[in-house]
Amino acid sequence: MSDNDGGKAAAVPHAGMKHVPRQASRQPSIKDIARLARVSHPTVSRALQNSPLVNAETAAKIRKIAEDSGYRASAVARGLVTRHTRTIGLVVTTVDDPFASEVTCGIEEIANDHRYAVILANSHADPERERRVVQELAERRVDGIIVTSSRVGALYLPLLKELEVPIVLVNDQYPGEFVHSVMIANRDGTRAATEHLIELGHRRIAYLGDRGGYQSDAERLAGYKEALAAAGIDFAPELAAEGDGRPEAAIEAMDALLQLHHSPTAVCCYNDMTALGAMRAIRARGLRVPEDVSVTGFDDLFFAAYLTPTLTTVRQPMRRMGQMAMENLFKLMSGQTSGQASGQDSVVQIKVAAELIVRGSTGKAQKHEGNHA
Amino acid sequence: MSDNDGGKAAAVPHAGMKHVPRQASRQPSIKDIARLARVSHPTVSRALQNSPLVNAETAAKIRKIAEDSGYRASAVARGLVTRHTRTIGLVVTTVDDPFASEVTCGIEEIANDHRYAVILANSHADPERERRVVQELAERRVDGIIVTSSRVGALYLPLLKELEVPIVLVNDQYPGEFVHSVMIANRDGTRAATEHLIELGHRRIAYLGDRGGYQSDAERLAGYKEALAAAGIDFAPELAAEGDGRPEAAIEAMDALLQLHHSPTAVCCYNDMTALGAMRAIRARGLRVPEDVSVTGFDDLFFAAYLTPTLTTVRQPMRRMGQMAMENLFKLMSGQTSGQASGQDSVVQIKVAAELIVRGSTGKAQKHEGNHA
DNA sequence: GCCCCTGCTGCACACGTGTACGATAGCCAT
DNA sequence: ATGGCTATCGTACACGTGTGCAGCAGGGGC
Repeated sequence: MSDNDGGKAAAVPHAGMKHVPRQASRQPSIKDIARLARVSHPTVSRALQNSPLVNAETAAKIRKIAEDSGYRASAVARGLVTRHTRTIGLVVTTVDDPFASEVTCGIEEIANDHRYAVILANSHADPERERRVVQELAERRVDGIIVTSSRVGALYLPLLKELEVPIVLVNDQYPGEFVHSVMIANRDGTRAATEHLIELGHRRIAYLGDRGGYQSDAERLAGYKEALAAAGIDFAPELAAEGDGRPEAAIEAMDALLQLHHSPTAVCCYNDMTALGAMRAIRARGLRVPEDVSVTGFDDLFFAAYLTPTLTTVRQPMRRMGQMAMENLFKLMSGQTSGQASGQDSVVQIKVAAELIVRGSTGKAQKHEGNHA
Repeated sequence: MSDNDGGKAAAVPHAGMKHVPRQASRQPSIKDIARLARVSHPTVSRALQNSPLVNAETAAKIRKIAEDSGYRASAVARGLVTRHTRTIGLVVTTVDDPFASEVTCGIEEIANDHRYAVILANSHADPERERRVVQELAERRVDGIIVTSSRVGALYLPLLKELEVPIVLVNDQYPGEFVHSVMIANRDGTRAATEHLIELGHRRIAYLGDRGGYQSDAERLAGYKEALAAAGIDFAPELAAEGDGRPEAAIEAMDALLQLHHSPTAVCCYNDMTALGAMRAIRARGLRVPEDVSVTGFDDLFFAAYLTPTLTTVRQPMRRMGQMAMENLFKLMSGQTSGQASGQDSVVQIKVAAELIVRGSTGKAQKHEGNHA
């Protein structure tokens, strides 16, 4: 009786609303379909979920009607009752960073396979803003969160309890270890790159880092130092310079290195963007890569193989890392719904191997430069 | 057992003050706050919206309690009643395309300023998939949609009525014009680039396009032809080659051009990625850029200024275009809620000017090559 | 004493969907 | 004829929030 039919068209005497908004045919609801099919709305719901509880031909009829009327069940209403939104939040420093793009791509890929949506948010590497966007994601009741290059890291531990949302970190930049994370083997990477340079005869090797205070920078610097120590080369503090992970700042830093009385014959860069600037600075002084100065990068961004010379770098399987983060998040999410205890410690910290890709930007140290010491 | 025992408490008619289900501490709801503050839940709702309807100190007390208990209003429940989700959908071909990244960045920027969330979806330049993700976005009841490099374009016109969701296109790739779009002046861009080459004395100028069948490729080819015609140079079909917008395919296509009996002294590329491959192919044959062959790109991606030589290209203000698309989407969305008639034709098609950036990859045509004809 | 107005609050909805539970009809075994 | 089972389908919730409207206290004007 109180079917509460949306059919205001029916001449109900009490429809005395002034100015019936006419509402311009808004999206059909499940009740509209139910009315058209002359069934109750739960039957429609079940039919569209392919539930075995509804008669086969009834279900077919309902599906036909739903199809014809362009009905699409509201994910927001469904989310309200099922208590999960099939949505995850992704926090990156900024999307136009090639590293973040690649990771995002891997995440989106896996998420889409499972019909999950991805909400994108930029942190701009600002801890305050990172916290804010994570809160906003929680407000939207995402089922899980992935944060890349987090500046907050371990601070998520309390938040994790408060928000009740699984979180996976990719390349956490906060000193200390978080519960669930996917990280690249930073130290191994730069150690391999530096060893490669040493093997080529270099002794004066600079490290061009990132002044942002990232954990990855500290680890990469450590790997560089390890390789030096293993080869019996003293670490020279004046050869440790700092950019900001972008080419522009790297130009200045590299130029300063080249002005040193005893300038380096090789430079191990924090990442490929930094290497881009370093190479430019080297050329600006009329020097050649790799004949005068060898350069290594980190990441293996797509352009590394297309530079002149091609860039020797440490490959980071960025897309794969995104995929792994998403896969782990799925495990955590399913573990959370099925039972409290299960899946809690199934995945924790994953360390991905870094691979040195030798290309054209590194070469044998010049004799006279080596002796110059 | 079912963890849905929250219903039990509500079913009990006595306003149960004790035996709060405890419920494994799921997110607090507005009713929890109301109980703590000894008010009704609508009062909490109004207090948190800073409604002038609630007493100032009552509101302060409520906000205090909400703050302390870490309460965050559910955006999904709110979305259900208010009928808008403060969320927009963004469809790109693939996020790791630098062009898409930049546009995305501009969109996210503006969206975030207005506290809107962005759902990211990849179309992989597949029309079928593009339609699917747009449908899924509609299912999630996004307030608006932006599609970059759409393969479907004008087909959105009917969908627009069905979905009742404003759509803005960025660089629509479907022949024909859509209602709301932001596009770059493709023809002007390549015309300027080609004129620049002609001015440098080049006569044998190739066009290295994209076989994907994009509208932008057709327009850029047209601009190239226009410049040739204006200079009285016949268009040579064998000089129109095709890649796929990525460096790898461009290498092959460029190599074929260089093997022509009468090979070009300059090449106008569809985009910077194509130029990257073209330059590599040129060098692979022992030729120099720009001394032997001049190269122009399109987009002005971040690496263009860091290549060797630096790349002469047509700048596309990608981030700005993203911002414009988002700004227009906001106008459309507000126009839709406020009234049917308003804002309908406020914004339509915006054409953004392309700017030629002359750098090092273009130079004067060699005399002997010009005479080689 | 009555009325109206203002300031504040609670009641009762509504949003669109999912799901536990009851109801009905048909069928079969007893 | 009775009871029980199966196959369907409808009824009544619930999810968490926003909002129109009624209600209620207090104050001021008559």
